[in-house]
Amino acid sequence: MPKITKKPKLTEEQIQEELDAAFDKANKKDQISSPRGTQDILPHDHKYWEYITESARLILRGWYFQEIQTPIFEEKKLYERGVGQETDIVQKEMFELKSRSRGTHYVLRPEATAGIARAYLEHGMRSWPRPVKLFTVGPFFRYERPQAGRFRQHHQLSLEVLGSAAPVTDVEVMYVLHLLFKRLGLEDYVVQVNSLGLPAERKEYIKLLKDHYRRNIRKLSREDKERLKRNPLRVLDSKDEKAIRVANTAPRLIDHLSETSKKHFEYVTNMLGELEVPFEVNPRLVRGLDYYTHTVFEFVSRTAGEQGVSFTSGGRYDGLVRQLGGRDTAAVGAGIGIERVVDRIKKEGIDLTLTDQPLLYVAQLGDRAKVVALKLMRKLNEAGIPFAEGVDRDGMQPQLKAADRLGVGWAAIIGQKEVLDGTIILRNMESGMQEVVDQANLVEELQKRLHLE
RNA sequence: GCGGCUAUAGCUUAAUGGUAAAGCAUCGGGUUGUGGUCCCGACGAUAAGGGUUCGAUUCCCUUUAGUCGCCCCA
Repeated sequence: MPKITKKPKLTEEQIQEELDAAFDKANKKDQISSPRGTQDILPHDHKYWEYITESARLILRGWYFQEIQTPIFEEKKLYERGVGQETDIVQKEMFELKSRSRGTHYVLRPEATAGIARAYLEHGMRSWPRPVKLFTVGPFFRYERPQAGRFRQHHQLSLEVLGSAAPVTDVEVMYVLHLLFKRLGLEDYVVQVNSLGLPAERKEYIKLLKDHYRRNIRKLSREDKERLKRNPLRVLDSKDEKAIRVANTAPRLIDHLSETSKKHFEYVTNMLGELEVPFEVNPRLVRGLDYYTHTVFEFVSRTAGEQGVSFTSGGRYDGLVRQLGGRDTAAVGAGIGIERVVDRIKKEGIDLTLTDQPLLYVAQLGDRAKVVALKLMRKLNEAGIPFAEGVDRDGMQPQLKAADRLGVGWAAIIGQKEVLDGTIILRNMESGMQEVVDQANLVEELQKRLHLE
């Protein structure tokens, strides 16, 4: 607070100033910012989003994936059943919404698969031509402290194929993703694959795994010992250096699968090879949830300094639909982390900053000219010519300055005289040459010049 | 939920226990309807709260936020 009393004889103006300052300060004190772990996607970045989602739509529609939208909140029960009530995810990492009458009841969706599986059941999609291939784009939420690549609100493009148990479907999903990333211009990545087999096989394997770790128990950190009890598979991808060494000598899940599961996995890896998808088997790639079966995969970066950073992950989840109360339904899915792909695109040096460049600046002088200018802008827009404009300004100089800063090639100038003549001045911003053309011919004249350029 | 680091204008940075500086960006002007260079001007900040001190943006504490990591990872 300003100390008004200290200074004698303030003029009213001064008092007003002091009050304004105090007001500003109070306002600043509780300045509103975006909620923790969320971010505004500014136009500059949004170009990358459009690039990704539009390319994806093009490819996915071509492969007859159909776009679907499910609500961004669902009944909490859906995830309790789908993900597992006792998991950390459900226990402490979801955004809960209080319903007025019944207390907490809804949650913001933490992932896409459960919602889509729910919709699959609710709308009887099992009677659609099989397999049912769907995709969705949108925000997902997790309640945790933000860190690199992990936000409270993030965005995914998620695809799911329901109703096919064939291993070739696993391959198809990875292949389409690979084609998409290639189309985006990404090169520096590899697909890591592994098989989790069937739950029963996994259970047997986990016994072996526990034995192995118990034999090496001294080498494990306290956290990993704890993990060994609660979530033994996850010890395999512990980041602790000693744990990694123990993991390297651990029995491999793929060596302890049934014959049919092994065949499934071999089929997948063979076919990935035939299709020239860059992949490697990572026996330490695991999932924390029970509904996964057979194939799991992640697209990870190979760029120096970011090796192993995953930007897309997926797998087969033959167990989920059943868990949600439906019949056994084989399914494969994957989620593309859009923020992470944007990051990859930038890191691989793909520059999109020049799209949306306006070709023309519309400058005007006077109210009559503003009307003419607005009508001309409508025509330009209909002709698909992107423009920038300064209808809100009055001087010529500021408008041309703006045109220059925007880097447009041409300016269209309309003043009093042109309004009376029905003409318009076309100025080439580089050479400074000007020509007078009829307003009626503006679009044609521009198209001529823009194409000649 | 836990821990490390950080916090000065829209952005990038400077400085000081004693009036907070600059570049970029934005807006305006440099005689009446014409940009780029140049010149002038305007706007604009010590995250919040408390403590130590004659005096704190600077030192200390708390909170908040950011960031990186742990747990977890859908």
